[in-house]
Amino acid sequence: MNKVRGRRAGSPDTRAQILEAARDRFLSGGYAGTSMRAIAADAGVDVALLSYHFSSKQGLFAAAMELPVRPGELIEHALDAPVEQWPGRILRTVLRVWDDPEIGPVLAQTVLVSATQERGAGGFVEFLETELLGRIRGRLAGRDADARATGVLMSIAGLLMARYVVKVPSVAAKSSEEIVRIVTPSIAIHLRGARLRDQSA
Amino acid sequence: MNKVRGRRAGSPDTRAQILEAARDRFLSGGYAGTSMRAIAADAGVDVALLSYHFSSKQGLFAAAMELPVRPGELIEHALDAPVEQWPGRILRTVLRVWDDPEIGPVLAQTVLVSATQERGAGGFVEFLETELLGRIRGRLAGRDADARATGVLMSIAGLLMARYVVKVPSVAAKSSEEIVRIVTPSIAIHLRGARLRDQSA
DNA sequence: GACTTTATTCATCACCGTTGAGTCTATTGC
DNA sequence: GCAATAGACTCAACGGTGATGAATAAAGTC
Repeated sequence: MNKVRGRRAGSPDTRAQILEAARDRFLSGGYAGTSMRAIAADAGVDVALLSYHFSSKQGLFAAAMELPVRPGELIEHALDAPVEQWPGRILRTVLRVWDDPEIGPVLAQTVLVSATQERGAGGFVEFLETELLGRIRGRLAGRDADARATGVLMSIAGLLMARYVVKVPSVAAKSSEEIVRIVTPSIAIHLRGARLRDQSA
Repeated sequence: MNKVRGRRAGSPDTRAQILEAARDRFLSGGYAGTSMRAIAADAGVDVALLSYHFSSKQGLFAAAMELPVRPGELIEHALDAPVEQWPGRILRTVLRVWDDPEIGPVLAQTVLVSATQERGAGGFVEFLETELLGRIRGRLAGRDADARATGVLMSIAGLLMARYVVKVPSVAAKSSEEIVRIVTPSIAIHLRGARLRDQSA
């Protein structure tokens, strides 16, 4: 802890140090389980500085959990193929991202915080509704597009929930290829016979 | 607030009043969002009394959220039928329970708390693993029993997650019969051609 | 009716997130 | 190259949190 008041000499990136400490703490201890004072101590900084830079604990959490990927774009890319390939492509994309030790835990924590606080940081609900469900529904043609998309959404949500958030042991223990094998039919059955909407519009 | 110290005259069921106040607060404000002091105030009681009766906030939460149903038994009953009927029976059971305004919100809160604290109150993980997955797997015969059961589990988990925990609008808005129609195939496909284990053992 | 057990309050603890005031350094304008 | 300003940082304090131990009063037991 620097005992001297006022701005520090040199231009040390204190902000980055705080973010790093926050990340570690939030990932290992959860949101409620980590105190700003603990983060501040790790970063060698006064607590008040965290509020100064990020204005609140929520703000700090959001900043520390910022993702190196745009999930919406990944989904978009996975859907750039014939419907028949969607299940495999979606699943492999999702698993690759969530199994990444740099990303998966961050997403899992974000989901929890987002579900816990009614107006969640990051808005996981909005992601599911807009980025995932909306995109799938938007590409499908026909009366049953909504039902199909909803089915796909729930299949993916179940995988994520069981494997990464609640961490059911027998699901978390399986290899990603085994998961692909198991979940593929759940998704595929909703897309059977589906036709894509005309893209020329 | 009773100002006089010591045991109260008569034998008022203060414990029950506390539980009622706790239930209301926890359901409307979430776990982190409700303070023991608020509950105590609602119940017209000193905070310390909550710790006395339930030893901790977690203990109070667990006591207040105790369920009027044994989910394990319901699952058991749903599975007492030919495999072909499982999807419909499981889904209708699950939806009936979770759509009940007295039960669903309690379960949703419990899931969240259970996922947030590593050793969760009530142990939702254990429920999924033992009561649900274990029971299904136990009744199925054949090499792929484990994969089948896991597939069923994830389908149900996805439904619960999307509809009741994260509350994705387009999923939560649908009628329960519509949900049944959408999710049934996801579950059925994992059970297609499955055979039950010999029960005579 | 004395004694023990149970239910209750009060005072206090350490910790929490946030805020305002004060202090020092870096940057900008001349 | 110096003065003014803006930015980064600490300190002290606030009200709120869950928990605990001591004091007190009623209920239960013999």
